Amino acid sequence: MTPAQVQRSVGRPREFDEDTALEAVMNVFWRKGYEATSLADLCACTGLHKGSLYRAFGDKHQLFLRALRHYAEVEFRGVVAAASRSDSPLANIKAAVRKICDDAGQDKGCLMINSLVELAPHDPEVKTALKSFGEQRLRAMTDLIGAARRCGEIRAELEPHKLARQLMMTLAGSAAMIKGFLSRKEVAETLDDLVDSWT
Amino acid sequence: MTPAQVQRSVGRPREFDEDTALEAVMNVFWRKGYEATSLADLCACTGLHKGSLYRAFGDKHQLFLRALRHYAEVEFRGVVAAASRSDSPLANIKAAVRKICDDAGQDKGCLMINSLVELAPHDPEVKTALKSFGEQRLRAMTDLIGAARRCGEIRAELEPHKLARQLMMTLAGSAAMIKGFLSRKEVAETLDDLVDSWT
DNA sequence: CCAATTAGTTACCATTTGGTCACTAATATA
DNA sequence: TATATTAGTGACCAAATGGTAACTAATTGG
Repeated sequence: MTPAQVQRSVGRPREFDEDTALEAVMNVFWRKGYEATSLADLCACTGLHKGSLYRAFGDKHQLFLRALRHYAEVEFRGVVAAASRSDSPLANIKAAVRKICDDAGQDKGCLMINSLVELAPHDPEVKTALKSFGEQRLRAMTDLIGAARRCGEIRAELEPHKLARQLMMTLAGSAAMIKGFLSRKEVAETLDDLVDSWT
Repeated sequence: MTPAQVQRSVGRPREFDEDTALEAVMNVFWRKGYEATSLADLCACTGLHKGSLYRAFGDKHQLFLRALRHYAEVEFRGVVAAASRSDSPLANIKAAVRKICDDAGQDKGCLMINSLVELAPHDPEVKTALKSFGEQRLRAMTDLIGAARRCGEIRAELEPHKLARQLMMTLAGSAAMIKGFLSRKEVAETLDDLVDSWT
């Protein structure tokens, strides 16, 4: 909660930590979606007044984009970390999938998928951001799968870029289904089945 | 556009067709989502006044539920029809998948998945409805896959209920991804790959 | 033809929405 | 210490929100 920003050389200093506020905002957008979240909600979760929010982040839409980028960064770092612990690429793939599944909570899903569904068709900025996050993840998955295939953990006749797309689509489906149709256990089983079918 | 309802025995007759209005409403909810759709939008797309909408369907939420049920019915009938044309269960599965994919348009996705993501965690009625629609589809898929397996079109060691869940999750992913991350062609390819991997 | 009933229309309503602005408070530099 | 600069506060705003009610217009059954 201590302001961790660089101190602006002049003027009154911030009384809140920008990252802490962003994290709070991100969680509300994650749980409620963009339209269903009001400025009042954002003030409540950060403890800030409208004026402060606007001064620090701009309007609701800009604030949402910052929260979305923050989510994508944190999430990606977490998954990469989870996928870097083993010497076996396949084990790393499974760890990444499990991490992504865990991040979705009981019914929170994934902020990127939530936003893709709610906003992408009508919001070019959100769509562009999500495309770039998605491509980053698709590349990382393809690399990981390629490595697993090279060391014989995945059948040689399977094409990494196809498997990566398959996995991404199934993960997107997980994020949707966990919001009310399947339990986390069922989702996790299905994801395991998919990866196991590659060996 | 001609009123097709049963004539109420007494009172002034409807000047609009309930199903036509419902179809229009459904399309707006489908494209814009629940929160982003205003009563003004619903009046505009139906040509009706608020009062008439309230009298005929109740409030926004009840109207949405009617539209959602209407969507589920129409969509299911369409898919079942598409999956009943061939003698080969596998061909029927592929036809069903193609139909579902086509229904999603360029970036409209699926109203059920849209609603699952936007509303299910906070709206028990929507969640319950979607669960029942989903289970209906899961049963149908399992049956279809079981039939294909019995006649040797799908490998015997694969379990129909697992494949059905796999397919459902991938279809959910399709509906999300098509909203801005993947093209319909990429989605269709990925779905084909999945089903082909079962033979 | 009259009463009951249902539908369409309009004006209206309180609340909430995202957003702004004038004012005060705190800090760094000169 | 004065000034410039930035931050926090609370009042304020127009517009849009979902929803209602009073009134008029068609119908059917008695």
